[in-house]
Amino acid sequence: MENREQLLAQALALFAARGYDAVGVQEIVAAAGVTKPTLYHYFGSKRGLLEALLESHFGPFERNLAAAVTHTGDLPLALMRVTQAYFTFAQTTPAFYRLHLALYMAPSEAEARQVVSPYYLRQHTLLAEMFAQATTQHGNMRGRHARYALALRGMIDSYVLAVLDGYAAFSETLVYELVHQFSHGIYS
Amino acid sequence: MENREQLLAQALALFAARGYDAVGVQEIVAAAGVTKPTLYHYFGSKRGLLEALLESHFGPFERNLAAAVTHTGDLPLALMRVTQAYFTFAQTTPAFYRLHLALYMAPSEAEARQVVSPYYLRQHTLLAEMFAQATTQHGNMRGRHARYALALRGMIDSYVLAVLDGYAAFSETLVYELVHQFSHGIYS
DNA sequence: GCGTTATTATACCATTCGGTATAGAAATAG
DNA sequence: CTATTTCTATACCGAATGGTATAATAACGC
Repeated sequence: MENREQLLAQALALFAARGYDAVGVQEIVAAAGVTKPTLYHYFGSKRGLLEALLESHFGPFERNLAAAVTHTGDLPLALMRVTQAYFTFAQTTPAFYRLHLALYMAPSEAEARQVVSPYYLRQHTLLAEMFAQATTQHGNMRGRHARYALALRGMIDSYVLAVLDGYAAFSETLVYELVHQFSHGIYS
Repeated sequence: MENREQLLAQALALFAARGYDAVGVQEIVAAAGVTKPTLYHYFGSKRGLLEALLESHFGPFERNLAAAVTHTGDLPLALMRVTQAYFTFAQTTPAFYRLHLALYMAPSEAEARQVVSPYYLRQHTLLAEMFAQATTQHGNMRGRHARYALALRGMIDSYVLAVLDGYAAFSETLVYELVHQFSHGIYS
């Protein structure tokens, strides 16, 4: 089982560095110190390897996210939890965050995109439901859940990418500022 | 010169549909109805083709954007102009918008990313300067120009992607709602 | 007319692509 | 100990990769 994890780890590093399509299986197995049949034994195909990679990281994260969006009547608090969850995720495994961003922005016909799509959709649904539950407190939100989820995710990814590119650093302050900006706009 | 434009058009369609790395030059020249030496005559390399493609679309757009950010003492108006400029761009050439999103989110070591990076940086600078000029009117913005530019771009791309994926439609209303949300947050 | 340059096709290059058939180890079950 | 299953290596597959040497053709200035 150790070879399996080596393959996942090296595949993540290579995919994140140069992209899914640009990295060949030969390069992955060489980095992992094994040969091709080993990879095909565990994952069946290059795509299967990608799917396993996504599941291993997104699986646990989605459970975190599901806990973070749990509404307790305090939307501002939930927003902080959610944003913090994404930031922690990106900080813990920056390579994976980069990879999944690249995969999601990839063309819809690209095979890599089809693999991430379900994960993104589930997360979007979780976020939208958080806003939907807040409707009780903020009646004027009605019908805007999806757009709010969209904008929040867009801001988070935009901020995270800036950090990954070295233009900023992760901090509690950054989380607060993002949430504050999202909540009250730029004129306050 | 007609072959040159055919190559650019077909390359855009293919890159946008399946990704830069996944599309071979053979496929491009076949779609354009020419052969490989023609492509290499005009562009020198696959990367050169990508560079020409980006310049041909981003060049004109950056001039539009530069006009849109021109500050006239009315930041809300400038925000509307900027957002509208991006939406119009995405609506006019959706394939190119998809492609450039994919390229920018690609890993920094990926050759495709290096080609888009300068364009994205210039656009970010233009946006940040717009917010900087608004400091006169809104003193509390000081030091936040970069983050505002980041968040605005993130929201725009997030919205545009949703439209390109068929979850929404371009409209004046959508532009207004985006700008309003960006300006005043979700509690208004 | 001529010489020059720009443009294009045929045919080819070495390398790499994702994937596999065969078979040898290694672990496990009985 | 044997039988079976799991795992891994050698060696290979056809197809496609980005790119090019050679040469024919077309367009051009003169």
